[in-house]
Amino acid sequence: MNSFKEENYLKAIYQLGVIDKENVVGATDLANWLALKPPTVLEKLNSLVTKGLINYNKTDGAILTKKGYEIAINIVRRHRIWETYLYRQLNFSWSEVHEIAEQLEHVNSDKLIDKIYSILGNPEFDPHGDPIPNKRGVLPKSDRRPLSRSVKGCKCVVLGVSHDNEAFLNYLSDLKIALNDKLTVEQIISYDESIRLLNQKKESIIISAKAAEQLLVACLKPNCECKTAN
Amino acid sequence: MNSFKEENYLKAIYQLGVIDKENVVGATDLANWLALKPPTVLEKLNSLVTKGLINYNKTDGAILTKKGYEIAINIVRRHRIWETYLYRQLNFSWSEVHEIAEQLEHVNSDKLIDKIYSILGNPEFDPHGDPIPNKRGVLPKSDRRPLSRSVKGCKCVVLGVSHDNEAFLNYLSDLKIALNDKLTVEQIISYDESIRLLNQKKESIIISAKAAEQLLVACLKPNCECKTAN
DNA sequence: TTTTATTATTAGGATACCCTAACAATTTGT
DNA sequence: ACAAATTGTTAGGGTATCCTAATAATAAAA
Repeated sequence: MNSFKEENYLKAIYQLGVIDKENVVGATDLANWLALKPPTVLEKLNSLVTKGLINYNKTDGAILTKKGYEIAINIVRRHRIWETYLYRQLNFSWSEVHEIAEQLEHVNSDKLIDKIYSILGNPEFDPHGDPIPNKRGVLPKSDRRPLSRSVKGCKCVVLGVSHDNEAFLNYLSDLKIALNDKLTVEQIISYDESIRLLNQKKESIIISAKAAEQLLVACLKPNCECKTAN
Repeated sequence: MNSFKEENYLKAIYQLGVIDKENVVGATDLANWLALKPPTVLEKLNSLVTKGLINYNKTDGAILTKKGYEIAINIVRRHRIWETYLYRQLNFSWSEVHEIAEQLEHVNSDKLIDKIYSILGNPEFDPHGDPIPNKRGVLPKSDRRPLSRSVKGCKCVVLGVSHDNEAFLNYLSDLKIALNDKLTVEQIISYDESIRLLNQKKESIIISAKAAEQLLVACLKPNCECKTAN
């Protein structure tokens, strides 16, 4: 909890690095992201360099070292696990979970995180569909993603569910959705974010937004728009 | 989460005030309690005075104002609710809960606390038998206490349970313990902290440590040692 | 290519927290 | 009552964060 600030810097560097894959993470970007001024950020960046948590220079910007990455990915992990816990176990809405998780992610207890992660059934994605790194900091394979992150027209294959849950598996079998089924997204109903699908027998299936978050798929078309849309 | 330090000072002033009812809460006491040096504490005390959260002078020491008390009791409330949640819902042991609750108590979300408090069934005491202030900061009536806080020989009357829980009520009826029963503590079994009681019919009852925490009683003897022992 | 706009960086200052050293004020014990 | 021990306070520093203002370095645009 003392490393609050430091953790937030490392997380920000990680996040900006992911968003801006080609671009460098500069001091000004970070300052805007963290609602601080460039000199403040620069000062901290220098101290992070001294601690061996990042490398920094004008041309490449800030890049996490192995040590810095491990801290950053762990904060991301905690954040996404708490978001999932708040959403699924404590009935918070999507819009509420982020702010509370911003605080909870800094609570330093591996045992606590392990416990709630296990209660949730070791999910691979949080309620927003973002991947949850495992304990070793490894993200679930990236072309595997929740169905909820689809665009209209996408043809995809069912690869699994985001976490263990018998009720959900029963729901799927009621909808006649099984592993390796190939589905086409016919319509995304904006009212409640539910999705209308077509299965291989050309049958129409409507799946709820909640279920779509838990159902993991992969696009079948090589250049599917889903990849660029998310 | 920014008021981390401030919250800890106010909590400490509250706690030392409770422990040392007749004595003043001096700068040195606080420094020892918080593992800081007196000048550091004094500096902060002055700032708390400026903010109107405490009154302070050499002879009376630090005394919380209404505003300061409200913050302090709220932190105590959060701490005890989290301890209870960690113990009961996440299966942490007594010895583990305190340290984690020290961090969680500073997470600022009334909705989160309300939620877990309600999931727990609005308990009046935490796993250590400490009273949980209600939302308005009022502590449960103090002569009502968990049976677990008894000394050998104590004669007491059953007043209720610390929180709603059907399984527990069934357990009590199995043991033939009912509201307003008068019980005598015959023995506290040090091995597992379970308690051997005698009811009015001179029947011997053994109650587990866990149940003893949830069963609320009041001493019948005016000068019962329970009061001074806790 | 030169002017303009955008970063990066340095200088200097403010506040929050913590500390040691030195001294003042109070108790305490005898 | 008076020396000894225990607080309370002031003075003076140190580090971490954060800021504004000014300057250097770069990139973008005309």
